[in-house]
Formats: sequence, C-alpha cells, structure tokens
Amino acid sequence: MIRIDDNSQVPIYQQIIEAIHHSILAGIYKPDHRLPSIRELAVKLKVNPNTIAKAYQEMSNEGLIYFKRGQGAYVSPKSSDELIQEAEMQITKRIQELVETAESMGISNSQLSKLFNSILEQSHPTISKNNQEVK
Amino acid sequence: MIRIDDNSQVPIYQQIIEAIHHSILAGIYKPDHRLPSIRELAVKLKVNPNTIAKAYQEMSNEGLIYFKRGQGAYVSPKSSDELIQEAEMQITKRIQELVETAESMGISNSQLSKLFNSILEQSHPTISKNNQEVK
Amino acid sequence: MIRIDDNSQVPIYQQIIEAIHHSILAGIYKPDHRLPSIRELAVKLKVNPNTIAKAYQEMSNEGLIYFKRGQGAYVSPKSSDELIQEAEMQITKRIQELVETAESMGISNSQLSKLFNSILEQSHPTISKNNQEVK
Amino acid sequence: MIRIDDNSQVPIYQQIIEAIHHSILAGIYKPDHRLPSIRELAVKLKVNPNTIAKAYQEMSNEGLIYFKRGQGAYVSPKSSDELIQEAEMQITKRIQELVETAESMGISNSQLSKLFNSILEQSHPTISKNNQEVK
DNA sequence: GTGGTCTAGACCACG
DNA sequence: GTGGTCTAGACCACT
Repeated sequence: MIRIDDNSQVPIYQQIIEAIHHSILAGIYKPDHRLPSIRELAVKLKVNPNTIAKAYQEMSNEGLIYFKRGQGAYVSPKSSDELIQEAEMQITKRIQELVETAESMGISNSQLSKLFNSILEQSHPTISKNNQEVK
Repeated sequence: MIRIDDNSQVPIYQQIIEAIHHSILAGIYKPDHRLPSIRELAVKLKVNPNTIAKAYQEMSNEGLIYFKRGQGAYVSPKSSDELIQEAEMQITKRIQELVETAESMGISNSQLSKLFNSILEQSHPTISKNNQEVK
Repeated sequence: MIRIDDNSQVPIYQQIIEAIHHSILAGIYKPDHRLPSIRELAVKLKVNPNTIAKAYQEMSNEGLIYFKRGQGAYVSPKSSDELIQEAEMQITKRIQELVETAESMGISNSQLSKLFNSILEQSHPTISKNNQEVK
Repeated sequence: MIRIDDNSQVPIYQQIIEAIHHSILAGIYKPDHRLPSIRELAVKLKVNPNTIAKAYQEMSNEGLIYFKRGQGAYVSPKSSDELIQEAEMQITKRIQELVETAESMGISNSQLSKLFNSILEQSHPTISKNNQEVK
C-alpha cells in the first residue's frame, strides 16, 4: 500500500508519514484503527525499523496517532475536518512561498497563473467518488 | 541586499545562491558585473568565507558566474532568455510538486485553484501602483 | 588502492577523483557498488574528511556516483560506453593540448610523432605477455 | 606580438613565458637582445606589472634571460640547441603522463596511437620554412 | 553508522 | 588584493 521511493529527495520517514496521512484522509485508516507494527512495516517496506519508529513518533507528536503501551499505534479520533484544515494550511504556506519565489525571479503573477493552470489541467482529471458528491 | 535567515532549514550557501540568482534575474547584477569578493561578503553577512566560497563555486559550476584569477567573480553573460527559461522550469517543477502534494492530501484541483487565486490576489497590490507612476 | 601524492601540484581531492574514476573505468568498481565511506577513506588515506567529501561531491555532480541518504555513496549505473566515450574525449583534449604546446615550442609534428611512438613502445612491454597467458 | 587569453586556465605569467620562449626559439629574439621593459609590456598587454615581473623573474631563474641592473632584461646567449633539448624533455614528460593516464583509463596503446595520429593530421599541416630545410 | 553544513584558521598561487 | 585547498572539529538529519 505504501510505496517508498529510495531515490527521492524526500526523507523516507516523511514519505511514510505522508502515505499514512493520506490513508487516514481517504478513510482507509479510521479512528482508533490499529496501525501495522513498526517491525512489520519495516520488513514490508524493506526499511530500517528506526525509520518507521521515527515516522510514528512524529505522527504521535502531531496528534495524528497515539500509542498504547505494549499494544501498538492507533489512529487518533481527530476529526477529518481538522486534518483537512491542517492540509489546507500547509498547502497555503507552500503557495505563498511559490508566489514569493516567482516574484523574486521576475515572473509576473499572470505568467505564474498561466503556468499553474496549464499544469493543473494536465494533471490527471480523474475525479474520485468523493469529489462527485452533490453539495 | 542579501538577507540570511540563520534559523531557516535552507542552508546558508543556498540562500546566497538564490539571492544572487534572483538579483541577476531582476537585472540588479548585469552580465560581467563584478560580484562582491568572498571575504567582503563574508564579513557583510557575518558568515564564514568558506560558506560564501561554496555558494560562488556552485554558481560557477552552473555557469551563472565566472572567475577571473586573482580578480574576483563576475556575472556570466548568459542571455537573459536562458535565465528566464531556467526560472520557468524551476517554477514549473515546484508547481507540479505542489499539485501532487495537494492531491495526496485529498485536496481537489478546484480547491487548490481557489486557494492559489486568492493568495495571488492578496500578493502586493502595491506593485501595480508603482508601475503606474508617471516618470 | 588509492595513493595520494602529498607533494603533487594536483589537489588531493582531484587525485581521489581520478583514482576512483579510473577504478570505475577499469571495472574494479562496478555499477551500484558501494564506495568506502567518507570517514573510512579519510582515515585510510590520512586525509581530512572534508577533502574526501569534496571529491565525492564533485563526482556526484558529474553523475559518476550517487548517494543514498544515511547509507553512503554508490557507483552510478552509467553505461560503460558513456564512460569510455568520456575518457576518449578527455584524452583527445589532452592530445590536442600536447600538439599545440609542441607546436608553440617549435617541435615539428614529425618530431613529436617520433617521440610519441618511442615512448609508447617503451611503455610496459609486460602487458602483451600477460594477455597471451593461457588460462 | 604576445596574445594573452584572459579566460585560459593557464596563468597569465605562464602565457607570457611561453610566448617569449617561443619567440626566442623562432629567432625573433636573438641572444643579448633587449626585452621590452616590464612597465612597457604591462601597458601593452593590459596586465599588472607584477605579472610581467613574475614572468621575467621565472625566465631569469631558468637562465633564459638575464638582468642588467638599471638597464632591463636581455636574452641569454644560451644555444638554441639547449632550448630545443629542454623543450623536448618537457614534451617527453607530458607524453609519458598522457600514456599513463590513457592506460589507467583502460585505453589501449593502439587506440591511443590512433587518436594521436588523427589529431596530428588535423592540426594545420602548414609547413614552415625551417621544416623544409634539406637535412 | 551515513553524508551535509558550518566555523575557524592556515597556507598557497595569481595579479 | 583575489580565489583555491586543506585541516580540525563541531552539530545536524537520516537510516
């Protein structure tokens, strides 16, 4: 389920966090669902257990998961709304950085907007079930 | 002119590269313009000369600047077109990453687009004024 | 395996690059083979780790080797053909320089050719023997 | 008469040495001929006088020229034969290095020979008067 | 353990 | 004065 890209710039533990984060948002991991054990996942992903441990620890610090002593890690009963809100904040921050960078490089807002829209269109326009919900 | 953020995750030498890169793109440093000497800049930015040297060396490798023995570093007479093209490629790459991240977080393209446009509108509405100044 | 000449004009990090480059070309280091760690090699060659790091970094920039985070440096799976082609280009460049230098010194092409051939003949006549060994 | 390449890897003072060396071999500068003064040459070549001084100093150390106090630099009455012999020794050394490098890169002697001859043929086959001398 | 960044300070060649 | 190389030693993130 989780794919690790060894050659990516992104640290492995980050890739794991993102993947689990994603799974929670997608509803694959529900609140109070038990996560795979560190060793189990380490074997499956062919990764050092320390790396998994670090990913779990960080998620625990963020309140995304919690540990039961001797029993493993569980998904926090955080509302999806909260998660979505956090995700939006992160994305917002990255967009702001992007706009600043473009500006300092002498790329105008209109150019940036053009680039952005063309890339957005290229990106798989497949629409998931959730997005087809009637509002 | 160059500001170093000591607490940033971005390495100091990278911050310097970006700052100079941007200065060149913005036309502040013209082709064959002499850059501040390594020691000079080191003192000014309160950074070790080795760190500046690393930044300059990397820019030299990229062909952004060139050295004259015993005389210092100079801006390459690379055509602005080339630099702009590079800048666009970099921005394009970052937008693609952004889109991917948003996707993996379960943020739909339409939401992302909305966020992007609202941030773009907020960004420095002063610029248009300045450009409208009568000389 | 790598010998450093402290008195050479050639920088230590360059000597290291050349030695490894040659080892790869000679097939001693195969693609995806792990290189000695920076610290390890530093101790072995009695050189500062920074110097080794600089050599590795440069080879990485050239695409000759690649790093796995936290795991070390590995030989790039660049095709041997590419490497051989590069080697020929380098040698070609050096021959051209040689010819130019000889010219500017007033040494005629025929003289140069004579010198070259006599040196070539002297060079290790043992090799042919070895290649003729019956296995 | 002397051309300086600012962008060359070769130090300027070396370029000057080579040029004068060449002039002497070509018979343009005869023994006990007076060389241009340091300042004069510096102005003509648009080079720092220190650089000219270094070139002259080095040639003096090699016995190629000699100084008369207060009068300037003069070509040594060294026989051309000696100069030619020195030139050959230098070239010989460089050829030996070339052969070693090629070898360590896995380029066979026959390949090297082929490369060498093809480059030699390409190099301006113009033959000067001196080379047309009857032996 | 791995490499990456940074500082401090030294010596060198070049102009 | 300029940049280039090197050492010594520190702290960091990642596996």
